[in-house]
Amino acid sequence: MKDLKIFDTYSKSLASFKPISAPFVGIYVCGPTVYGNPHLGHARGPIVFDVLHRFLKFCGYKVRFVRNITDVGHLVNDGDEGEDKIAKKAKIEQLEPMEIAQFYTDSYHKMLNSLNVLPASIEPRASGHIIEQIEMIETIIQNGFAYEVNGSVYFDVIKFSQTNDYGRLSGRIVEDLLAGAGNETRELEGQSEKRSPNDFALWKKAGPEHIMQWSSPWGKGFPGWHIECSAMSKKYLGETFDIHGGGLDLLFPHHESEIAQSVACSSAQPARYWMHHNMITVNGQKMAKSLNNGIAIDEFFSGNNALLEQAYSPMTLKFFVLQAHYRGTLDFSNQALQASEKGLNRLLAASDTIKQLKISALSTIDIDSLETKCFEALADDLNTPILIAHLFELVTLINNIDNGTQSINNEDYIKLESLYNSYVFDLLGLQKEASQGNEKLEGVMKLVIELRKQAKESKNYAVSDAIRNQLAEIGIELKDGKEGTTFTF
RNA sequence: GGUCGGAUGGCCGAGAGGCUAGGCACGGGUCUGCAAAACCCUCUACACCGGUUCGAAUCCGGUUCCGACCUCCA
Repeated sequence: MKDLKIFDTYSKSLASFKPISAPFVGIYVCGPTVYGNPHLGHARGPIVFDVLHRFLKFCGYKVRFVRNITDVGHLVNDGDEGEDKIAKKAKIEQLEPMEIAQFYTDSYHKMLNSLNVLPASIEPRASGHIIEQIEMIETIIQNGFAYEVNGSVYFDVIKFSQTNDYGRLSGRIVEDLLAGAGNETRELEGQSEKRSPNDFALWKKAGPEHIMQWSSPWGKGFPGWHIECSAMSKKYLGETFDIHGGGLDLLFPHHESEIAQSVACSSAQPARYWMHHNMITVNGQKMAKSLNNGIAIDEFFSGNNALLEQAYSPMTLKFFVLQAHYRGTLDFSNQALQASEKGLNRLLAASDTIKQLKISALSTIDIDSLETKCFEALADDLNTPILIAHLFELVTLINNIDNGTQSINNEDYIKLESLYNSYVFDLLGLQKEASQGNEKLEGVMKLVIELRKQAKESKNYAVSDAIRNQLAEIGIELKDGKEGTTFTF
């Protein structure tokens, strides 16, 4: 078996994955800020890194997968004195901040469940790690890379960059950042307190209007934008761990700052490999809360959004995401979603066909080379679209065996079934949608189908067609197949 | 303004110096009382202009257009 290659954003190159201490692998992925309903864009990271998670397990690694929940700390950017995002929403809705965080954490989990994403090994909350964050800030101050002003603590970017290459991850040059060329769009709050405009907050002093605040050596306040990930990844994965993942939009300043904080604290690079997935776009533009073009996940399931022509199932969304490589942008459209829906149905229908295949004395197929191609597709920087292309070759093969164009022997049959199940269900994490019916309805439909069959057999097509048409009117479609009639909603 | 990335057939999307994915739609067929469904087969595209090369969608230069980051963001 060949090794896994992943594109490392830090070195900007394809790198062979070598764990720090095999068979253990530590992964940290930036999770959501729980102050809004998850939209399609929020689904991409979990889906992509879930395939990574599953693939590493498939390769025999023991994976600790950490995905945080940010329930504190990010600043609202509308000029009103840097109020905590969650606290801001709480005021509007007159709810406890933690109530909001809990509500949206739950809805995030619902999304993950519906998408059949494996649970994280640890899902730490920022609010539960204030002490760790404070300790880390203190160490950074002791090491001389941060300073306190009026109850706030800032990271000293200039000092840090004298001995470290701040900006390496995101391809930025400190001098350019300091020059701030052309970027005079907005005065950041607290700018006057900073020694340099690029210094970022590790700890912010809280005014009385801040609902979420904690005691610290510098007074009442709340943690800065980036420190939680540094503190929690260090706590659960160590000073240096294997893979850090997140969205491309977090590259700067979030991940750049994480590196700076970790290095300033421990003199160690936090992650060996950095992976960033690209954005989902709508009409070519990033789907983002601030652009108000996000389509909420539950709107996809209900079809209740002006941009949607119909409802789409969770697996359709997942398959849609997996049909594009994670490092490219993926443009949303109804046509594309509908294509994914039909393709997925064909892919999944093959699992039933496999069960009814006839075993022959000899095989006309080469299952081993297909297996190799599937593995190599994933090993090549998680190339799920190539994997899916190979799986569709497998589907055609299965169907051709079924219709007698090709044949398979017992040994190959076992391999084929295992190949299909491993890649479709275990690695991509697809699943068949639960049937919408219930036992009583199934019984009624069985009866109706039997009556129609009798009508057809006595050539009473007026009756059989009436049954079919009237069922169609209430949204139940009958399909006459070789093995009898089935129905779908 | 700075930095980075992208333009692929009707649509979505891989790939990548010669072997030219895959899905969906279209078309042809099998099946069927009819229809639908299902299944099979088919469909040769890489923004524009130059250059390098025996050969470029793929490399180089230029042009046009689009996007991302630089500010919270998956």
